[in-house]
Amino acid sequence: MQFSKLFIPTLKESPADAEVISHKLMVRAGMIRQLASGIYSILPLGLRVLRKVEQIIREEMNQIDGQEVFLPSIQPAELWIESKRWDFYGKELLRIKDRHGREFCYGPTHEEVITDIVRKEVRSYRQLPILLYQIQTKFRDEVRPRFGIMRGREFMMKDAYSFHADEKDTQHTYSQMAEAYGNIFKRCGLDFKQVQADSGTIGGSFSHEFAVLADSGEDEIGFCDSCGYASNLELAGSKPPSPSTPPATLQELKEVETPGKKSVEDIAGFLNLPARQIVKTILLENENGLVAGLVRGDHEINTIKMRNLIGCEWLQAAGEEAIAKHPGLHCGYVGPVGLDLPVYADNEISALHDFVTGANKPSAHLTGVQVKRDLKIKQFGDLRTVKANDPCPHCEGGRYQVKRGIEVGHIFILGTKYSSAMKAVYLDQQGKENAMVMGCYGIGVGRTAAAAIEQNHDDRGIVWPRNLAPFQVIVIPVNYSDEESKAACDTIYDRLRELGIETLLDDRSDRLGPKLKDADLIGIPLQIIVGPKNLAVGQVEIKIRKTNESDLRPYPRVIEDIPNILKDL
RNA sequence: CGGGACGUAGCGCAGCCUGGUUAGCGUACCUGACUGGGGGUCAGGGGGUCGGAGGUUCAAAUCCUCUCGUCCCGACCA
Repeated sequence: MQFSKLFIPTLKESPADAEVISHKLMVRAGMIRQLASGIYSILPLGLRVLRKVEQIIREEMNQIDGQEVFLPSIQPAELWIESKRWDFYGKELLRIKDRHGREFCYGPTHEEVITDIVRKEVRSYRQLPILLYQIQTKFRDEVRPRFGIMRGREFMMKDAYSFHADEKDTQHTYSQMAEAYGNIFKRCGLDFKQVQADSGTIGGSFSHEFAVLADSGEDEIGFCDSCGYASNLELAGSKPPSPSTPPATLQELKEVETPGKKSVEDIAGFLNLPARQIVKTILLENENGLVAGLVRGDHEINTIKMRNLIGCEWLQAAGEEAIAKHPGLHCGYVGPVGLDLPVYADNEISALHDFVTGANKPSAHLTGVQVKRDLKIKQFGDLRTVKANDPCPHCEGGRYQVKRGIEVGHIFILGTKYSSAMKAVYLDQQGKENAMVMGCYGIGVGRTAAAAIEQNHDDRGIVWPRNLAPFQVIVIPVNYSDEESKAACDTIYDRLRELGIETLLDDRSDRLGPKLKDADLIGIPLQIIVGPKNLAVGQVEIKIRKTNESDLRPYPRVIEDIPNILKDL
């Protein structure tokens, strides 16, 4: 393409409303423009990059026998009512009505639609498994969209769904999918980790997330520096405590006055004890009412782990209202002794002796508390969020590291959640009817491109990984009105295109400076700079965007070397 | 949903507190000339319902009320 004919509105300055680097650079490089909060237009240069990501995804999906489909973005409410998600999905689901007043939603995901298709067409185990995918625009009415295309409301997503006769076959596809995802993100030039994850509102039993490591990421990833275990921090397992030997004599339960000492820090300071000798009692609320969670004072409770332990639908910090309704709860002085609520305790609590808790009366705490003697624990479990340097639960001596990550892909084994609700069944060899077992697998296309920028940029702009670059080569004449320069540029440009290399020719009448700035900004991996002085001695300059290294090569011989130079980038 | 900030030319901003010529700066844009190896120089030029509505006032970008939009922090969330 000739630069003068391409719509690439680059900007010198960053837009005022952009915060993260990928957002700033995508706007500056003329890839995207905002239309409304979380809604973006994709401009030619941006689309070229998204298409690259899509193509890589298609190739890897087809490789594992995925078949591409294209499903409607507007979906009737009935399907969502059937899966129970019309209510459950909440405000994030954009609901719309047609002229007859019939209810629809703009699809945030497509489990319902795909399950509806498959249940209508598939009858026999002989037709299974089946793996379908699409690349399509989704809409989720996020509370707070942010970071440009990284967390938009409308966004491009690859979603795949698989249907199986049994769990084992599902797992087979799941691991193939995990491998395909690995290939995709590798080909996109990303530094990522496959981590264990919670399955959230999608439901299901088993799930991994593909996280691109970057400081701007919204997820926290815990991974072991020794055995390679990696998990979203919301799920990362902690090592159970080694059994502790109790002191020879256990303290008696004793009430102490602690007026105004509500936080762990206050009490630790007041009683001159380490925070680990204090037990926090956290009040939470689920569909069945209030529950209490116990963690050590130096730990943080993890509501996702606790929700999974209890096996409830949802779990969140108890509201003031719910607390007020329950007599005997005093904020800052709540404790498990004699507490008339289901109490769940973190494993670490079992190793404690002589600890401190709230006394369930204003301005008082209890010391000398013992688990066995004083507490009624409904269930012990892993309830705390791990921290950097905590021991790894899966190996000896390994320690957790914690880094931030961008979730670019997520794979789930759904089980029969949707197939049961929507009666997607097949007949097995015995002629018996069974619910199909499902998996679902998503990749944020735009988010992947944005993540690539987060990991590949410098102070001059984007440094595209070769496979995502909108063009591989940009030919930059110092002065395109110089006839010999023009002739050389045109020759290089034509020949590279014959070689199948996507090439951009900067035929604009600007001086060299702005052209170089733009080339750096939009991140084309290889720049060929053609000027009269070098050309007079039969040379052109080859410059690598990433390293900023340049050297002079003989013209026109260099043209035939370009494919090899590109291979090494 | 709670807290905070902002809205003035395509983009980035000043002016507002303390109301008063024709609303300004940088950049981008148009014309011409020069220039030609990292956003060049000179000259001339076009572009604004000061987010919107209402109010106060002789007079509102500026003060007041409402409203819409956008961003940030938190909660929430693939």
